[in-house]
Amino acid sequence: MKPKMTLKKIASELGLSISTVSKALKNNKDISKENREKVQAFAKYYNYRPNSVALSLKNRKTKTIGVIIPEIVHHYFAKVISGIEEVANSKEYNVIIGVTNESFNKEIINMEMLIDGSIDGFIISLSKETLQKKDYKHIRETINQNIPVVMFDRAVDEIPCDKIIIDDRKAGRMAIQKLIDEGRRKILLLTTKDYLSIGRLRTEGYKDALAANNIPYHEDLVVRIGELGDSEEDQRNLEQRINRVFEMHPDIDGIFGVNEIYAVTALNVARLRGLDVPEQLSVIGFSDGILSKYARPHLTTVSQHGFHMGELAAETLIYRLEKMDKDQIPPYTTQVVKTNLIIRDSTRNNTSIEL
Amino acid sequence: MKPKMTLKKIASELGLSISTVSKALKNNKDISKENREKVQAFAKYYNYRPNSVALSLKNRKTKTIGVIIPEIVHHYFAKVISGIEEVANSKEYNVIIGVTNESFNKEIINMEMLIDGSIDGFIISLSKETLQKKDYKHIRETINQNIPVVMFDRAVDEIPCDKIIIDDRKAGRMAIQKLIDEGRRKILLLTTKDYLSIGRLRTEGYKDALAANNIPYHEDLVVRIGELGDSEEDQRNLEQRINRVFEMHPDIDGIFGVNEIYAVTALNVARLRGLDVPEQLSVIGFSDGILSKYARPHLTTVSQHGFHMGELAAETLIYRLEKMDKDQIPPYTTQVVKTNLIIRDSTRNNTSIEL
DNA sequence: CTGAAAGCGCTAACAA
DNA sequence: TTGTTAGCGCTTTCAG
Repeated sequence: MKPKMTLKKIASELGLSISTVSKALKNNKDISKENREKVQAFAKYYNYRPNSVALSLKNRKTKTIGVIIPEIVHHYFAKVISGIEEVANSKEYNVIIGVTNESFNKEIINMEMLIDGSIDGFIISLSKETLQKKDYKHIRETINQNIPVVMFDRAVDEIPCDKIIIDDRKAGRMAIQKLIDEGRRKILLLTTKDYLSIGRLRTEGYKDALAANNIPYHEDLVVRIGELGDSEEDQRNLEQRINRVFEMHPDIDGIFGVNEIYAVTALNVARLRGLDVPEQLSVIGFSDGILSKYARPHLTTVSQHGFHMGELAAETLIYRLEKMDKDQIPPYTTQVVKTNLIIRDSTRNNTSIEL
Repeated sequence: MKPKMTLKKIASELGLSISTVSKALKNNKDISKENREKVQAFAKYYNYRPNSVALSLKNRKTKTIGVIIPEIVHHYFAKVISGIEEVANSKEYNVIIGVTNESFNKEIINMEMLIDGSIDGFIISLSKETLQKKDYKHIRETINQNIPVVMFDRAVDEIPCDKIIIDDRKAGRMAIQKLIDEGRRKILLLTTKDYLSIGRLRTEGYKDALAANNIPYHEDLVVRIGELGDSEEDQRNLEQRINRVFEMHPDIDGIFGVNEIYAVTALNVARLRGLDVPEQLSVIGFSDGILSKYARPHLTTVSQHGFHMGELAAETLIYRLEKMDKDQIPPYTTQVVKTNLIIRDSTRNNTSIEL
């Protein structure tokens, strides 16, 4: 077992002082060429690597980013993390992940655990519970402590900080417009409870599109679905609920689900009822997850570009961090990522529409 | 903006020495009750949190775990991370993630980036490329530097360390046995190239089961699939390949896919060919991913228990870490996680079999 | 050209 | 009961 090399050991081994060694390793011209070479060779041979903890302490920055997300077993969030990782890695940053499981308390605990100097900044998507409570003290305090926060996807207006979002309302509107363009008139919306802004905004988009096309809005055709667990039971409940809507309104000819699960479930229910998709019924989902690709027929979706959002979030945070190093404070930005419709087989025609 | 509190500031603010403050915060009886209370109140008020970097430097341990995985946008790995997170969090450890994208070089870079004192130990699932090259120098060196490594899922015999695996061979055998028990005789195996031990072992299990039931082995019925990208094209190629096997062998009555994608793809191909699943054909997949649940019919699978494997990996690593703290070195263990068959609708009967 | 010293924030042994 | 000191590993200023 090789013991860990340190400047001190190299110094004593070579009969030099620590500072000489430190400089030699940096190839500082102050040091004689001879000594530089000797030290560098020695260091290389023993595989010396400066201790990052010591560096962090000295530099008062850790070069690590804390990422707080509601869920990790979730295609979208996994994609986002991927994007963050990629950018972070390329800039020599590490990424620490904290998972909140949609819980307000876990969000706080996770953040507090990292706010002790472990990280330089946060990238966060707020938990559902936090959004419900509308309690953002912990975020505000973090920012007050001079730790920058970048919000993505689930961002809130109340907090001034960098944000990476998509235009959910517009995305919803365009999805519905697509259905209308296909001739659909009785469109079922499967959405979340309203405290989730993404659900609320996509619902707004739904209304917008109907209004723009003079199609009356029916409260009956909007199903607001609550927490959906992993259980078979929750799943079956959802199916039944959709089934009931179909019984009341057998002439539904379009479905928009604000996430993949809703859309795929509806797709399956419809087909079990003997409906031909996309002949009698078109279905559009949200998210670029894997379910859509493997569903039969393949599901047309509004893509979310999770990977790109992750990249942007990381770039934005690191940009701010590096500016702060030079005592500059860039203004906060809100970046809206374009969504687009990925046309697959659950809708009729074949063009990809830029939203 | 509140400036960060430190012992030093508290000390000078309160006219005490740093060490007095430090002890007072620990409620050390050495310090007068009066001062203890004063200090604690002050610290609480200013939300003092000891700087973790300084602590890490002092204690020569970071209480963070490095997790190196091939992919994060992958249900199984996401589950594993979840499990790791859960255990790590409960023991006050942080988790740093490094993604290799199945690349040998990225694996090395990722590990080197963390081996500089950033983490206390690794949990790793080797990249495909590493497995192909059979080059484990970096792992060996890590262990030699006294940084413990726990391998999961993709472990190799060549390296002595803690391992969390499943008995892939047995799992494969039992899946096939299930098909045979249903009366299936002509069973298609969709597996990976042999350098991936999981594919190879599951293939062995396939052969085992055939042999045990005196069913002749046909090389034709074993399809070894190479790298499968995210692209539509790769996907279509796979479909075509499966289709071709069906053309040669229209009487296939069972399919076992060593992962979810293979199985779901085969299921879809079979149904498009007009085969009734599970009447004419049974399909079993591997993995407890989300595709299986939403496939129609719902796919029977061998569950992998990713979450539990993550928990075990984290527990095992932390256990060793804490022992090492007391200068003890526990023997290496290999823990085999039981798999079980989750019977859904792509096979005939209805019992859950313990493997 | 080289090295001593201070300091990043904290703990702990020891002195007062 | 409190404070001084040394040290974790490193960088950097400044004196030699």
